[in-house]
Amino acid sequence: METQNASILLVDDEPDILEFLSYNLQKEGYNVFRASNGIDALKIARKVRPNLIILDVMMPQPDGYEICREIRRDEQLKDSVVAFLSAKSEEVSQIEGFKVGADDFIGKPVKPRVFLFRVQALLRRQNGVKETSNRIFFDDLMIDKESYTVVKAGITIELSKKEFELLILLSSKPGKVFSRDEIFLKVWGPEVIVGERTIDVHIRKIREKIGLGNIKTIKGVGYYFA
Amino acid sequence: METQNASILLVDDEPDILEFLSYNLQKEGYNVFRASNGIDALKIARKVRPNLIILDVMMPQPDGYEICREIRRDEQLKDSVVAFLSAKSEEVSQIEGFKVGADDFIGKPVKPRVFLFRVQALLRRQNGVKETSNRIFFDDLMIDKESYTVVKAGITIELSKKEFELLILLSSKPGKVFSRDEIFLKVWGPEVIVGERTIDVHIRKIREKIGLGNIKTIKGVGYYFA
DNA sequence: ACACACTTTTAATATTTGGTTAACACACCG
DNA sequence: CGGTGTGTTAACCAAATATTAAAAGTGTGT
Repeated sequence: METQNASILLVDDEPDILEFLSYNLQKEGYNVFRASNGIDALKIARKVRPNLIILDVMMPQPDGYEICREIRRDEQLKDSVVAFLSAKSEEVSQIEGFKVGADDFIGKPVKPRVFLFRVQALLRRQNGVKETSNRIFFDDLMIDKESYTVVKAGITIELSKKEFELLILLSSKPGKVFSRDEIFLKVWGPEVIVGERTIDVHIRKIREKIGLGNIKTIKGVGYYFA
Repeated sequence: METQNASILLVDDEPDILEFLSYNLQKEGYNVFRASNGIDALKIARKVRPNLIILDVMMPQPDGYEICREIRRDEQLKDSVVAFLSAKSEEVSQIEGFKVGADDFIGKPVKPRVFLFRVQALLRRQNGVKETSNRIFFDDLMIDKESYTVVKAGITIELSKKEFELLILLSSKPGKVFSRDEIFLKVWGPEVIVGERTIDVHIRKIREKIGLGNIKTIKGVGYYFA
């Protein structure tokens, strides 16, 4: 993968988190730079031009939003990929975050695998030749394929991997009816064989989380996203 | 091109050839599935319903011919486009191949450019026979096969499976009168036996949903779409 | 290595809905 | 008028899906 050797700038005022995240990133072969405040962050960013900048929202002085705004203003940095770190409680902050130009939101506490997965996705985006908008919007619903996140009416909803992949599939062609076979094939792959009810259960969980209206059933045919 | 994103099933017991061909196909953006024996091939084919199936003739157990025969027997697969791969020496085999219902013969060794060209041609054929789009328009009516819905004067109407299949049949040849027997055969299949009134009831439901004008009756003959 | 939390799958049960039927109404034609 | 073919309606039934809870599988942190 091209995403190896990428440089990442981590900005957080809590040394533990900085340590934890950079440990995980370095283990994967990324080139990690750290800053514990906004001033240093910008200074380093301008020097290094990192492929990805990860900002903690809650910081003294210039907080994450401020830094991000500054980055977007800076001619040389404005195309950087910026991700925010934040305690998952604060829903409002996400909207604010996207407003100032964030590319992703990662909720704390972070699990290593999820974190690395997202970083990878973000770097892919940066390299990405084509970018067909990885966010899908439907009235009050936003589905972000890269960050495995769904935001419904401003609040973030966590979906498991399978749930998310299923939702992505359905929402990739709103209106199109996906047969069970098609769903099995595209979400589980050709080899895997699981019981029929498995899909129903996942569908149910998704409906439970994002509401009943979005996924509809046509008996004998399949499911579709509306 | 419509032929992009097509799914192709490659079947060969020689891993090298499989690898070589799928590499070339994937490079062109095709969705490639592989199988190294007939059993797997049929299993995958039934799940995936590939647009094109490429079979090596010389394989242990069920050889290419056997697989092709089975495909032609299978109700769901019999309309697939099937191409054979074979060492070009064996001329006899071609006759056998066309007998079992092959659509094309590709001689080994294959050159990538020739191979891709043929694949393209075969996929065009597959699309050509079918409708160019899965939407059918009639003044203020749109029938969308993909979403099992009908849009009438801008508003979306949901149809059940049978209703939709019936409507698809009638609208596939506007003006043509379909006899009851023909409808039974094409919508219900040859085995299923249901009462005469069943059709009427479905016709009624469709009329109820999309309006009375579109489906007309000719007593003693059948129904047609106007 | 263990316990814990979380996801995925299974299995068993309930519920829904679409397809079918049957009974009857209507229309047309000799 | 009867006869034939179609329209209409409501009720039934079976198949498809929904819903649960519990088991099996996964990864994570201690």
